[in-house]
Amino acid sequence: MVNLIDSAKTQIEELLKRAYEKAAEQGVLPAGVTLKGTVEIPKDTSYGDYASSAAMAAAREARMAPVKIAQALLDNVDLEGTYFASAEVAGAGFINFRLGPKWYAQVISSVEEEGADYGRIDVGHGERVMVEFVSANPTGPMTIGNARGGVLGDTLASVLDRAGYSVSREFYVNDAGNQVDLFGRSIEARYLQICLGEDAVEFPDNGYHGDDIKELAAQIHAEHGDKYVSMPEEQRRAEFVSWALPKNIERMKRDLERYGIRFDTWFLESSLHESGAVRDTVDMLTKNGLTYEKDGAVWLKNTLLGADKDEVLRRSNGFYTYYAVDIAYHINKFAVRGFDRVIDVWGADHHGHAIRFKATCSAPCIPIDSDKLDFLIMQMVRLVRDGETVKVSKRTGKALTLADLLDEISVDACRFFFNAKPDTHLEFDLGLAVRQDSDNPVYYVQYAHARIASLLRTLAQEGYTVKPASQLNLELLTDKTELELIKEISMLPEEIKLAARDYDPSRINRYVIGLAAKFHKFYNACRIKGEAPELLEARLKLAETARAVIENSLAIVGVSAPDRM
RNA sequence: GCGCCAAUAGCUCAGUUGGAUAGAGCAACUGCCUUCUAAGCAGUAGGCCGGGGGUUCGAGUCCCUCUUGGCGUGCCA
Repeated sequence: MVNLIDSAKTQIEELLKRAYEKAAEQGVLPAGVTLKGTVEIPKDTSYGDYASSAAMAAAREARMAPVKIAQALLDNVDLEGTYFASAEVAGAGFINFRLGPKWYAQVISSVEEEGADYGRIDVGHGERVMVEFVSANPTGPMTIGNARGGVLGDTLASVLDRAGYSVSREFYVNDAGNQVDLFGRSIEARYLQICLGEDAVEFPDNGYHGDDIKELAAQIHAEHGDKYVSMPEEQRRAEFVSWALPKNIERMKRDLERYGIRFDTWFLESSLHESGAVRDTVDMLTKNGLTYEKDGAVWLKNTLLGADKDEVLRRSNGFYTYYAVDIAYHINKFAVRGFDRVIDVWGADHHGHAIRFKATCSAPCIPIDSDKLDFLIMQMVRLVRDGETVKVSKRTGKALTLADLLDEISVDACRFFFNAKPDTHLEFDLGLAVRQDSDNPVYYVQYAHARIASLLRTLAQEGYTVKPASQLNLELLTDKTELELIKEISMLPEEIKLAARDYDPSRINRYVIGLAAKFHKFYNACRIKGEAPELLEARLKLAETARAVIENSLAIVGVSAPDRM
């Protein structure tokens, strides 16, 4: 639970605060100025390990040149007993601090103490968070379109878990409504085509053209023959749906499991209809004067709540719209099940809905704190093959399924690849994907892990095992690459903090690539085998520490950490 | 029309919530394995950060505007 980055930063802030007070007492600096400015990690390490901009930020208020303020502060800073070995004034008034051996040794010790929990922090304080993601229509198999949301949602949930939230993963199953009705009609049409011939039955407008529908129909026919031809169509469709839907849901579960994703809850939309929650929600909105009737439909006065348009809640045919159901569903998440925070992971094609829906949730009569409802909107994945965009549509049946994708690419590569920054478009080159071997950065990271594992095996044969930090002289680790590696190791808790704050799990990808790079540099610069025992053991410890943190980080992304490659 | 997201090296993308000389990977070129995994490392080359204004000690980052691209604006979900 130790964030050594935060510790170092607050230490600097306190050091400077005390220094300012001392300087003010001496009359070197004007009294009564509160230090602002930030402590940062400079990009260029020649500027030290941490830099404070406090002197520049105080320049205006103190009516002094930044460099002079910085110098006055530095003159009064006492580094005795701190993490820092030295400090200096540089540039326009930065105060740069350099870490000392004590800090580096402590990083290694804390990884050892915390083990698999290293990186775990507590910014969440056990707050109950639901991450709802994928939630693909069960009318067909999961597609590549779901691949990105699956990884982002799952990884975000992992990040939040490590940030101290109590996380629940949820899949919302649209097992009611229009799409399902259409699903039933599509199977029915394919079934009747088998029984009566292709031309005897017209395929419904907007029906699902995929082969999976044909397969379902063929299965029904194989098992039951023409039995359903004479059945009333309403009953026939109902039977087809209640047979096929669970089948599809099981298939999605299998595909997701293979993808390394397991949900805590599969929430059925139909349960909201059966319990009367949807009807009650619309009635409640009506009682509160938020609805009106037009053309036989019930509308929500969403413009009144700040949205750009009103929404239909109940269609003129008596069916509730997804919008009404969504309100009931989110009331269920917050008020019924008591989640403190809800994050919906949606594709960019739903961002308009997200904005309007948030406006709806701000209605006083709806028991939802709309500030606690967040959306992770991810931009679309553009599929490219031979330099051309591939059109994907479930309806027309041209979709490439998740299962197909995983047949071609390893789960590791797939998960790593799709864990990209949510708000940028992702280009997925199918041709490239097939031959994504060593080009994929995931292998760069895994290679580092395997390399260390191999190193540990080799040295174990010579009788060297990894000792506890307390028995080692870690201050022997003074090479630049060693110190850089340790600094990178220390960053994991900070990365988790930022990834959780920004809902950006892709930070972990970038972090672990950086960590692997720092290890490879160290490995090339410093030998371990054959060195004097004391140095050898310190370096071995460092390598093992790096390995553990790589493993930790990859676990967040759901990627394996192989011992051999 | 209005709304959301984006635009950074030839390509794919970073840029730590405004900091010092804008960074990686791929592709190109040059080196490094009789010693711990070369799926690696070191180096060279590659940039009006889409254009134009503004805010301040300081802008790739914040504000305005324009251009380009993606998505949305259904009694579909």
